[in-house]
Amino acid sequence: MPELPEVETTRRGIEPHVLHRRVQGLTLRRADLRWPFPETLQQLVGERITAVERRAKYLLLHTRRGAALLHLGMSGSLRIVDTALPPRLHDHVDIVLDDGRALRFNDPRRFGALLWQAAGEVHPLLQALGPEPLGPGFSGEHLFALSRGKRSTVKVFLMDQAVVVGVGNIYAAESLFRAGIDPRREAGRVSRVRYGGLADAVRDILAHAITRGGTTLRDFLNPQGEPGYFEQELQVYGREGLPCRVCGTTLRHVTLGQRATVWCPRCQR
DNA sequence: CATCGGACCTGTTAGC
DNA sequence: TGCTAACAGGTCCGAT
Repeated sequence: MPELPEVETTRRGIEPHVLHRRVQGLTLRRADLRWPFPETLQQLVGERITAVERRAKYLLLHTRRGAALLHLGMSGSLRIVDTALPPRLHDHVDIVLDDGRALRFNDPRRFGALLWQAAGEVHPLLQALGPEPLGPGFSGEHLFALSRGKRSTVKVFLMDQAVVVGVGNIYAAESLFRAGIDPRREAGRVSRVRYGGLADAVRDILAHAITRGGTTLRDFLNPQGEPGYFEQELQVYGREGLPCRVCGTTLRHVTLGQRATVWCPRCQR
């Protein structure tokens, strides 16, 4: 479900409700999601949440002793609920707060994660990540430098979280369309100038999608239960066989890196 | 090393 | 209407 804009929308949605609250308890209705919940996660209980951070597609609930590290996987979502509200199917975890409410983690496919990062440490999962696309470390020059000699396609390259974080299947397709680059093109054979355009496209599209509350295709809702509105602005994702909104050419489909890819054969070269 | 494919799961939808 | 197969927003890990 969530790429960077949806995770950031989730972060903004929960922050006012969990920041400065004390964690009163942890309800684990199963032993694992993608990985087992670690024993160390119990350190969260009794601590006050001092910051709610997003890094890549991870969320971190910081406390004095460390941080709860969450990933929503493909189908995860967070809601703020009254503790008395009975859990629904796939409501696997409650982080119970000191105001009678809880942060409730639902994840049907269970590709998500809930782990613990000790204070002063960086969790191994966060160590090999590339720069934030909306931060200062991301640029066309960065993409150009990392792509030299790369034989994989530019779309697979752009979705590599070691290159730049947060860009998943939707926003990779949309960014390449905006930049006019054929997603099948070899990453090492895209020019410096065109990577400049691609970096601009990634930044603009992600920032704009955040203002729209993310993309809701089937089930993404923010913590208040509202959908995102960027879906209405998608140019290529999910539009295989439909006319390009710019030139009218029928959009084509190809599978790259085992992911559905749609592009305009006229606008993207 | 870089690259590729499989694996992890359930729910929804397209197709017969 | 019912059954089955394909596909879905992610990403780790092992094989090549």
